[in-house]
Amino acid sequence: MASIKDVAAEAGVSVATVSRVLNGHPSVSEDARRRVSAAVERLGYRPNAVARSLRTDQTRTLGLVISDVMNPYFTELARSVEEEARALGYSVIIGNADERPDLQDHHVTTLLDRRIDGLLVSPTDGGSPGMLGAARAGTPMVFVDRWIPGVDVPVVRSDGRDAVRDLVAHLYGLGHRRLAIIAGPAATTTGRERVDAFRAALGAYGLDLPDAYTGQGDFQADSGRRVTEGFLDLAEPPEAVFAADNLMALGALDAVRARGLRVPDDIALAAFDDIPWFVHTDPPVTAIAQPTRELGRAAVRALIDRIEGRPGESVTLPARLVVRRSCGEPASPTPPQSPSPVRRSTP
Amino acid sequence: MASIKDVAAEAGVSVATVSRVLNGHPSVSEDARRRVSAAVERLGYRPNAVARSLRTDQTRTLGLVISDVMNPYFTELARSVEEEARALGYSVIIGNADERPDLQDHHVTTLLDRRIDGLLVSPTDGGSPGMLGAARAGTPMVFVDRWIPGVDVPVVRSDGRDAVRDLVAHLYGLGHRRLAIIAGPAATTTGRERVDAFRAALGAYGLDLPDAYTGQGDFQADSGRRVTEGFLDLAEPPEAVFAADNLMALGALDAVRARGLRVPDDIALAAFDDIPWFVHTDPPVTAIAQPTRELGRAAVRALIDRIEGRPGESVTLPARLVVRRSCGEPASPTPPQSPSPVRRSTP
DNA sequence: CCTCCTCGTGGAATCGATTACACGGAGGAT
DNA sequence: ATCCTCCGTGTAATCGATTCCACGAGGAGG
Repeated sequence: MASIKDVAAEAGVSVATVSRVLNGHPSVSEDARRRVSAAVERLGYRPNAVARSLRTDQTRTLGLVISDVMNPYFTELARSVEEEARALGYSVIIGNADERPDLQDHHVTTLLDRRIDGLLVSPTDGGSPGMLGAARAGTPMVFVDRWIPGVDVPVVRSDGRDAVRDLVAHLYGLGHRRLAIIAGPAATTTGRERVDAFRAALGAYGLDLPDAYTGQGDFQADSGRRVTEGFLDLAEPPEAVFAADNLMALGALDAVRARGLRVPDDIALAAFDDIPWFVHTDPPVTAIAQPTRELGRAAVRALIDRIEGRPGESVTLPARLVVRRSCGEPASPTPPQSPSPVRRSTP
Repeated sequence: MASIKDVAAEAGVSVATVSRVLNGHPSVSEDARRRVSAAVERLGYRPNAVARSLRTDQTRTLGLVISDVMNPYFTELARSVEEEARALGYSVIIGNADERPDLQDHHVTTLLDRRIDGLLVSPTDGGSPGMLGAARAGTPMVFVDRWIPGVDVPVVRSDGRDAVRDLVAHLYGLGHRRLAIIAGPAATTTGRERVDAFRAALGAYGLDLPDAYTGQGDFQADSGRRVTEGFLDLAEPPEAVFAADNLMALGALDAVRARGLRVPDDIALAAFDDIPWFVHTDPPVTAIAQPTRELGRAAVRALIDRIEGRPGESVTLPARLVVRRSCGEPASPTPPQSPSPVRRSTP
């Protein structure tokens, strides 16, 4: 592969001049510029990004450590992150932690070894040693979706409190009183917050959330299945189940179906995180949608702000309820009987 | 960040010795080894992968350029590729081409600039200039899923011919005679092959595939919707539609539903590529499943073979039909009336 | 005509690793 | 005792870029 020396020789100038042409430095004669461009063209020369990075101490690369790529929510997040980064002249290396702290740490260290300019993380747990170390060492970093309290890093996320309230209103309006939740891991902020928001909303309706109706999941389909089976085995099963992410909702759907029961007739189901497939499931699933693209974009911008020495601010965007059919008959044209307004969308 | 020099100073040895310890070189005294290890520990030193790559001319990184990350098939492929690569000591950088040749080229050049050791591609089109250039320049490369005829690069893919034959047998057995296909882009091998296989299988039953029943899609949901609408507008619409990928099947499902029609009562539907969601759609979709994990693994192994100077062989794995309910009532316990055996799976 | 700037250019140091080569000392063979 | 080997170690070149500094030419101003 041709190097800058070859180009210099071919153009009859020094490597310094070639470098200046490549980087658009002003003080190069028109003549030299043309000769270098021609040589670059002839040799099909492309600068070696590795060498450049070593010298300049920047890779123009961002690391993204994601909890689970197979989760469509994170896939979409990754995609929007890459898009925005590309628009701003950065590449992205994605690491999939698969909800495993050890894998998360593996990716963080690998990324750091590669000297990425900044790190975007949606932490799997309360903070693995490698990640905390990176934050402490001053690596430009931004948390996205999930975060770790007490660590001084900007957070880009969405707030589901209002949407959860809307959901509970919706369920209440449909006559459901025994409401259960499949929670995410307590080690994650999203895991805790969604339970808190749900319990608070329930409280507003004079309902409470017994332990028996709080199932512990891990954001994976299997756990949703397991927890739902537990709910169905109860002497008094819940009338509605709220899954704290889309994969666990899928597992819940399976469990209900495996018993020969129907959603929503036998049990209502709703999920956090809306995904394209929820329109096509049987029945279409009522879900809380995050502004995923905007989240990805905002996270990249915050991170690049940090990298370039600007403050880099935290962003919180509202999520919203998307009503479909999995909680009961869609609201008829007559005024809804739910106490608070609920936004609807067509399936 | 501490460099090898700092470690050398801290341990009271030369950088050469530190490097030797780091790389497990045999001729280092036990004493020196201990001192270096201690210094590494104290300083929290991690070797700079950028500098190492520059010197050794290898990055231990693979590039993966994928047609569309939002397609669950490719997400799973990417995941298995990363897993296998990690097991073999490599990292993976994923580029999402979004079915756009220009984006594909962008990623190929970026990856090459980064001096990745090898490239895994599922080409979007007949061969963008950058990609062909890379192949010609001798970059270790392997095609996965899709490939470009005439380019001398190993291909790891799955063969759907038998499965398509099984599918046609299944449809025929269910009484369907007017069969249509939503094809993928003719520029892709998978786009062409699936149509060919379908037409050949139809021929075996004395059926043919009129132009009106061959819709041109682009592997995206929207095109599936559009083509299906065209089918439904026909004076004599098809009785069954075979979508050449899962996203277009989704679009087809939408289009059918938007007309107030039902699958499979009004029209049967099947898809190439099976994904977890097909179990949960309304109705569960009959699909042709590829051994995606094995494909990813085989592709990585073939690529690393190439990188390390071994031949790197092409691999073709069979796909198989997974029957669900979208083509008609599931086969009753009575012997199936289809002429050839069809493997079934529980939904 | 001399001095001083400006501008374009090249030489060489540098980033952080790896590794060929040289060197000194210990130990074995003669 | 002498010579040869082998072993552990250090010095320095190298990878391919960027960039500081110096230098010469040419123009402007006195």
